[in-house]
Amino acid sequence: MSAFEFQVEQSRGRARAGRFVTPHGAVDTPAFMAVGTLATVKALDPEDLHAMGARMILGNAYHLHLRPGDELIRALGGLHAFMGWDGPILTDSGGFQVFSLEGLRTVSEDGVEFRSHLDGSLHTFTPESVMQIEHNLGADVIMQFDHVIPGQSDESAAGDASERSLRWLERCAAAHARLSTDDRSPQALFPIVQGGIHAHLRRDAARRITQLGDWVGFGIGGLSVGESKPDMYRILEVVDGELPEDRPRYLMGVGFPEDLVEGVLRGVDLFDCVAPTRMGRNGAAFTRDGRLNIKRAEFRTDRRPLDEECDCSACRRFTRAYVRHLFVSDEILGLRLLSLHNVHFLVRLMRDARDAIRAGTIVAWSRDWLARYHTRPVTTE
RNA sequence: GGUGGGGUGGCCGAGUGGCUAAUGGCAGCAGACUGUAAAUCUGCCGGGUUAACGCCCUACGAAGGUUCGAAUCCUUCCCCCACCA
Repeated sequence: MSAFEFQVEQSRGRARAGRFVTPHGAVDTPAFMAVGTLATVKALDPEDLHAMGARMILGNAYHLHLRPGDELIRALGGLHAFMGWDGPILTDSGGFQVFSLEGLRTVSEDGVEFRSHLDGSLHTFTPESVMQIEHNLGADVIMQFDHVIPGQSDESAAGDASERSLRWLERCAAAHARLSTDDRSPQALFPIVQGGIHAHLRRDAARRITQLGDWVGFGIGGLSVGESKPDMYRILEVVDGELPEDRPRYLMGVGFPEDLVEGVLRGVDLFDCVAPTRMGRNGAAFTRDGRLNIKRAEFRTDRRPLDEECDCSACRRFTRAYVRHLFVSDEILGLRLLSLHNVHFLVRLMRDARDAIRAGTIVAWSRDWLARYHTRPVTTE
């Protein structure tokens, strides 16, 4: 019997409601995973996450390797014990940092040399070393080391990065197999489909990855990195058609509420994004009608909660006027409340989508949802 | 009473003849953020008018003066601070 299972319980069109079982518990899908890069979902306590129904969260191999060190985390019992989170964890490999820390790194066939953003020291990441790091961290799902490039990259660059990611996948798989012989909690290695906004590259990558092994699940990477939304949605449809239907698909780094809904409609089961926490720290709150900048003067006397339809602990207790005051006064509770609310918003959004899939109303539900949600900041007037 | 220092846009604070509607910072007003180098970054920020360029008005304690031209130089006055009587 495998430590990992995925069951599609119901599907409507491409949208699926499922259940992903990991050694640290099950995740009902579609689901949003909060990002906890440095072994913490910024401003939130694991108890907050549990209370709002978040089931799976992320960590990051690059960041945790640099600080505090994956060896230390391993010595302290692994990432779950270290950060006090007993639910499923997924670690990203550092592939995204190849993109986000462009300028601090050089890519070669062997791997990537990073100039540490902390102290300038040199660190070499290879598929093998990344597997060792992720093994030390001990997450349930570990992502392959991949090569992420900007979304608008041309076919040649996207093809090169995709090919390199494929070669690195084989090395990751071999290293993972070598490392998985001890009696520790099993880990599932997810491959990542790359290929930019070029349909045939994506199709080719998905097919070759699928032939390369019997994967527990699949990452879809290289999206939400500067390409247009239509391109992103189009590529999702291409990839959806190529991946086995009985495995979870994880759309990496996405996203905004509207992108989650669009992703669900295109067969995505798992999402993650820094948006709810980062935007929360920067004063933006998701609401059913769209994004709201709580620092705006118009909310100075607003007695309503952030979102009148939200049942999160921030919305149950505090007014916009109060949260605005916290932000204007640089009080840390403000960051915390908006982070809490935003993560809750996405977790619940996926729960609602799941219910709609099971009820067979996902098409109408998503149409109504998208029609009401504004992608521009909302104001009262 | 004497000596010295100082009064700059909502606040703090640069600027000592033209490039100054006036550096910075704060406050204020808006915007951005998608596998987190982010509690970060960007724009606006005297008034009027303009879609914008621009144009007009007001402005560096007050009044007068020198000068083609003054926040910057001179005179007088007002106020603040320090020290001495």
